[in-house]
Amino acid sequence: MKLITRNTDYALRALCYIAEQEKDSVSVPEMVAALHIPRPFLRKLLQTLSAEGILQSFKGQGGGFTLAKDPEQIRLTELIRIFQGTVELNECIFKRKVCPNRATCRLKREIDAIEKDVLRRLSAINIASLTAHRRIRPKEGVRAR
Amino acid sequence: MKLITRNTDYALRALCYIAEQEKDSVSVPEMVAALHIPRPFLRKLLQTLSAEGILQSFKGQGGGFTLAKDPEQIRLTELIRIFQGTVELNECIFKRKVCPNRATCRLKREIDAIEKDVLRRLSAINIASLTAHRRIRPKEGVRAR
DNA sequence: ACGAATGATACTAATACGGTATCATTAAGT
DNA sequence: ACTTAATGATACCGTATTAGTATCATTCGT
Repeated sequence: MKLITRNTDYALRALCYIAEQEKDSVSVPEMVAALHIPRPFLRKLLQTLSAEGILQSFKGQGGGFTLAKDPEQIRLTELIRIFQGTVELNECIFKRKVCPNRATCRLKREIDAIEKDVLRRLSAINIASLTAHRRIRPKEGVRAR
Repeated sequence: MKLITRNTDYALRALCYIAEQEKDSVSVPEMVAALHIPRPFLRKLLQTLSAEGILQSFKGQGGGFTLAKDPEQIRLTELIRIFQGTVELNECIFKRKVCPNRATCRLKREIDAIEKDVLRRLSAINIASLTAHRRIRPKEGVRAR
C-alpha cells in the first residue's frame, strides 16, 4: 500500500530542483543528469505538469521549464490528484445507493475522518516547504535571457 | 488511491456478519445471501482468514465459520496486512542507500509521521468496534450443536 | 452411501503502474 | 533559410496487483 507513487515522487523532485535553480528555465537533459530519472519518463511527467498549469514550458533551443506558480501554491495533494487520481482512502462499494450494512457505514465514518486528517496534513506540504531557500521568480510573462 | 481494497472490505463485512450472528457457525451460502459477495471470491477470502487463524472452520454438512479470536483482537490493520501487505505509505525510492536529495528526505520524515498517525487510528478499528452488540463466544474448543 | 459443506490450487480478466518510442512543432543560433 | 536542440502529443509495451472464476479433493452429518 503506497500513499505516493513514483510519478508523484519524481514530480516532487523535479519541481524542487527547478525551484532551487536560480535560472529562468531548466531543461530536461539537465534534470536527467541531476535527478537520475529515466529521460522519457521525466519528459512525460513534465508535460503533464505543464498541461496542468503547474509548469510553464519554453520550446526550442535553450528551452525548458519553470514554475508557473509560487512554490507555496504547489501542494503535494495537487500532485497526488494529478498522478494518482482523487484522494479517496475510502470508496464505498455501494456508491450512491443506501449502504445496507451498519458496520460498514460505521467504518466509512471512521475512514472518512482519517482521510480528512491525512489530507489536511498532506496539503500543508508544498514545494516551498520542501526547499530550503526561496527563489525570486520573474514577473508574469516576462523572461529575461 | 485507496487505503482499503475490496478484499479487505469484504473480509470486514463477513467478519462483522459472523460476529453478529448468535450461532455456532455461519456458512458460505448464508453469507452470500446476506452480503451479496460473489461466492467463489468469498470462499477464497474466508479460507485465507482461516489459514491466518482469524476464523475457525468446520467442514462437512452443517459446517461453516466462526471467529477464532475475540472481536476486539481482530484489527483492521491485521486485515490490511493480510490482503494488502505491509502498511507503508512511504517507501523511499532509494532503499538502504543514502538519500541524495534533501527535499525528498524532508518529505520522507513528514510522510512517516502521517503514516504513524494513520496506523494508530486504523489499529483502533476492530470487529468489536464495528458491531453494535457483543457476542458470547463458546468456550475454547467446545462447540455445542 | 450421499449430499453439503470447506480445503487447496490453478487459472483468467481488468486495471494501474512504470517505462519506452516516435513523430510533430517550435525557436535559437548560424 | 538551415540546422539543431529543445518541448508537444500520442501510442505502445511489460509487469504487478486486484478482482474474480473454476475444479477437484476432503471432511462430516444424515
